[in-house]
Amino acid sequence: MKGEDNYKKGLWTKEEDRILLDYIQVHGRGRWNRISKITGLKRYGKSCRLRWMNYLSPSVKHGEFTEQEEDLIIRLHNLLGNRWSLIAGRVPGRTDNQVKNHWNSHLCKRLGIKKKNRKTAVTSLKPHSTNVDNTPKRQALVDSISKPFHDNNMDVGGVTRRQCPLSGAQVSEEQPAEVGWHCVDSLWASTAEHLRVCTPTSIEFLEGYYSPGDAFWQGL
DNA sequence: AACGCGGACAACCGCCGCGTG
DNA sequence: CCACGCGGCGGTTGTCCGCGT
Repeated sequence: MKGEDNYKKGLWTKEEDRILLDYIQVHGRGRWNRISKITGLKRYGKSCRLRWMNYLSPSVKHGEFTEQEEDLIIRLHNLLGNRWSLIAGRVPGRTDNQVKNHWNSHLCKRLGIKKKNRKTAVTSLKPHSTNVDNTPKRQALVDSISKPFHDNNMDVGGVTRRQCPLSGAQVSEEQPAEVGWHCVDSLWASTAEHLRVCTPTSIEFLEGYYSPGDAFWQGL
């Protein structure tokens, strides 16, 4: 590695953040590799993307995880394994990096989960891992969940619109954060009792969301 | 006050899949 | 069909900071 170190690594400065935000305001997201050429920012495109996705994006929620978020993460991890992007996609406002860090530093410890050795950990995240229950029914659940909350977003006139996967209600990013969370709150309001009394299996967790006659279960 | 340690979080690395020419 | 660029993903590492000694 020599010669390509015109690019900076490490923590971002406020000035770099400002340059990146200015660029995105003008050009929008994407084409990250062009940022350094256009703005003179000495950062790799991937670094810019990561900074935006994990920190600068207005849709990213900062601050401590709530008990509801933690509970949701634990259950989704039980279902999906270390597929952090899928889990994060179901925890509005949280990124895969946030979820992963929080899991490794807090939840792992709290649940008394020991980290696997590297080789096991790597294989565990593969889709056909033996570490995860891959029965057809569960796989169908994973596939259905793989359509993340964030993927329901639609950019309409610069305003990102969200559709709650459960209620179908749409909320706008321009609206106060509480509005977006109302959608999530309704999710929890409808399942809070179930969460208290159910066993911790993922199937039962999802059975709380989908009624027995729901089309969701057809073909499973 | 100085030092070491560990926790929390930001950022990087390497791999992979997908779209495009 | 293939090569290439780009973006996404998960594991890992780096950095900062608080706390105990």
